[in-house]
Amino acid sequence: MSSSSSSKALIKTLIKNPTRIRSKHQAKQLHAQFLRTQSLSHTSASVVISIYTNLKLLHEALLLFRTLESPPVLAWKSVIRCFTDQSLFSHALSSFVDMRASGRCPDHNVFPSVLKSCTMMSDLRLGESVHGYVVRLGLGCDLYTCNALMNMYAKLQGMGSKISAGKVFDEMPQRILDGETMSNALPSGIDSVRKVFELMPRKDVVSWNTIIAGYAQSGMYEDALRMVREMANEDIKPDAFTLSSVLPIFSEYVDVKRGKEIHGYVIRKGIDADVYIGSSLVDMYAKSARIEDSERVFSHLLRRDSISYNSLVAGYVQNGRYNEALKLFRQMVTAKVRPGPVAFSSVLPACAHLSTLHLGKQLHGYVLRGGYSDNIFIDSALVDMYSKCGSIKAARKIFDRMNVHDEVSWTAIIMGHALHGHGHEAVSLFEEMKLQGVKPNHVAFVAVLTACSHVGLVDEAWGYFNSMTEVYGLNPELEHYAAVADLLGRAGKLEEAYDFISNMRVEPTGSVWSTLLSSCSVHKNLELAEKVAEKIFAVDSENMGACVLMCNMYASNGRWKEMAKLRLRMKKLGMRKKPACSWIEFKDKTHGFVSGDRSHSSMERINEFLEAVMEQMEKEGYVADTSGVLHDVDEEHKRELLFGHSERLAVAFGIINTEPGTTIRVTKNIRICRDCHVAIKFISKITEREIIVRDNSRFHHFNHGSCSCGDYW
DNA sequence: GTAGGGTTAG
Repeated sequence: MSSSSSSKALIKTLIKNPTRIRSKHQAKQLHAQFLRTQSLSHTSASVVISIYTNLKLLHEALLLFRTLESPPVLAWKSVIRCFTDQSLFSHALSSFVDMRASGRCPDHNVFPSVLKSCTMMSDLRLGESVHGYVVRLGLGCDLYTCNALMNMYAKLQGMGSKISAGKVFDEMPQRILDGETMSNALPSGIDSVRKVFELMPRKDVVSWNTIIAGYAQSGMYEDALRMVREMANEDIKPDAFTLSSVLPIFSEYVDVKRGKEIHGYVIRKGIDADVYIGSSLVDMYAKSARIEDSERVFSHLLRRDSISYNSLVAGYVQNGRYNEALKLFRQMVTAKVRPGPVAFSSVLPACAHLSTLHLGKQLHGYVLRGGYSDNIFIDSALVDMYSKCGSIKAARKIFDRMNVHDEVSWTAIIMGHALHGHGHEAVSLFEEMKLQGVKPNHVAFVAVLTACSHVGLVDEAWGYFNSMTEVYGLNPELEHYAAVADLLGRAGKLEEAYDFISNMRVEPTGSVWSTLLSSCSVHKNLELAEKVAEKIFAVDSENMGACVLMCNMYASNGRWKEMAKLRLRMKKLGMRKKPACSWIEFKDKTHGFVSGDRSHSSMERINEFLEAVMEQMEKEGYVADTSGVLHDVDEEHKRELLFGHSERLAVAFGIINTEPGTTIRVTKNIRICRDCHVAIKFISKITEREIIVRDNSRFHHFNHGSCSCGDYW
């Protein structure tokens, strides 16, 4: 008796305070009490449903919901909110449609969820009609609904259907639009955001944050910053959301000064350990080349998610610290933080730069297992990684399997073929890209010009270079001039290259002149080389590459006096020749060889091999070309020096440690030496191996005694 | 109802 009346009392108090129910157990008890003490009315069932959904107990809520013949608004609203909470957006939307079909009229509580679902489903058309409905219900002033509307228009920019985006505003009484004329131009997403914002009678910090994020993500940085100032004028204080929208703007502007001001503000507000702020700060410092500051911010984070890690990984890559990037990626995996898809597109370029095929392959495996295939960012990075790691075939396979190609993936494969000496293939891919309606950008032109340069397609290159301005309205930048200058130089048109560089519309840098200098060296034109070197030293008096090249040229011309003078100058400036080194991967480890260094544990076997193969080479007609040896020593000594060249040591190491027929992949930090190029051709023939050498400008595929570059390099 | 990191060049 008394138990029944006390439970009725309990139900009453609980219904008045549904938030007091905090556990699944309590909710189920209440549900049971209802069933025991009275038949469950539609109203009380709705209350129980809303309690279930507040606890995110979707399953329980749905079981009860489905017993109702004509669910009241509260029941509908609860279920729709819960679907949205659980990311079941299409269910949320179809429930909303069903609710309207059943004749129930939604109230303001439900629209934020519905609009979020439209946003997440990228369904702008439905979202717009919901907007119209909101206006007709007179709910166009609801704070939460308007915030959700702004978010939707901001996120779904460029999703098409711009026509109806204007419609909603057309339906409003003209005076609400504040006399503003609806121009014939259809409003873009951000215009819709602005209009919703302006019509809001009351705005809170979320409203400001939403429009600021909208401007920031549309690249309208100044508008975003203006809004931050305006919000401060309205006495609304920027919070973590505001600032993590603003910081990326300063990354983009490479404005550490203002970034640091925010950093200070954030510390004073005690929100510097926020993960969002943290990753924005890491990124901001990294983009401003202050990677140590990025590391410091990262180390102070209390919690690190995959994005915090990836901000620093990406930062390392942007600053050329590839090994550290890989190390941190491993730390992330060890810390059981699951890398998201973005992490792969950040870390793969590190493998590409380091030419570490085995790591790249491991990452590729990870991508496949993680189900991240079909991501255009990752696929483009994979194409690039495989081609930079020497496997153009694997790169092409991935490229061909991609469903869509954008200018980045096209550029990656074009550059890949260019670097592997397939200039004609690269050019025809470039044409194919244009045929498919993908507009080449600056980088694509760098790629196609590089392709032309590596195979000597002078006329084609001129055509492309001119089409940049004439057809695509792109101003040639330093890289394009450099590529053309390089092309002319390689083709032996040294004077033409000299004039071209002298008349560039961009101030030539030391590196542009340097490519010509190395062409002068290849084509043995000392006179022009001296003129070019002067140009280089005028802008960069400590250009070591130029010093070394000039020393080489003086040496090979027997101009020992000039050479000595230059040597002395290098010594005075404290310049030391960068040692030539080559790497090869073996058993998942990288083995490095420095020219003339005999410290590797396999050196004895390497020498044995080289001596044996040398004997065979000489029988087949190899004559050492000692002209490239800079040192002023006798012929015999010169030959010994060539013998110890790093690329030769690495190739030998690869051959003696692998099964017959295995492809040998070697990476060298500077250009491959002329004599080694000849020698490795012989070695490929004698040992019947494919040998791939990546030097600092391209790949050489040696096979059956010849090289893919056709000796044009 | 609001926020952060990514691919192609040299």
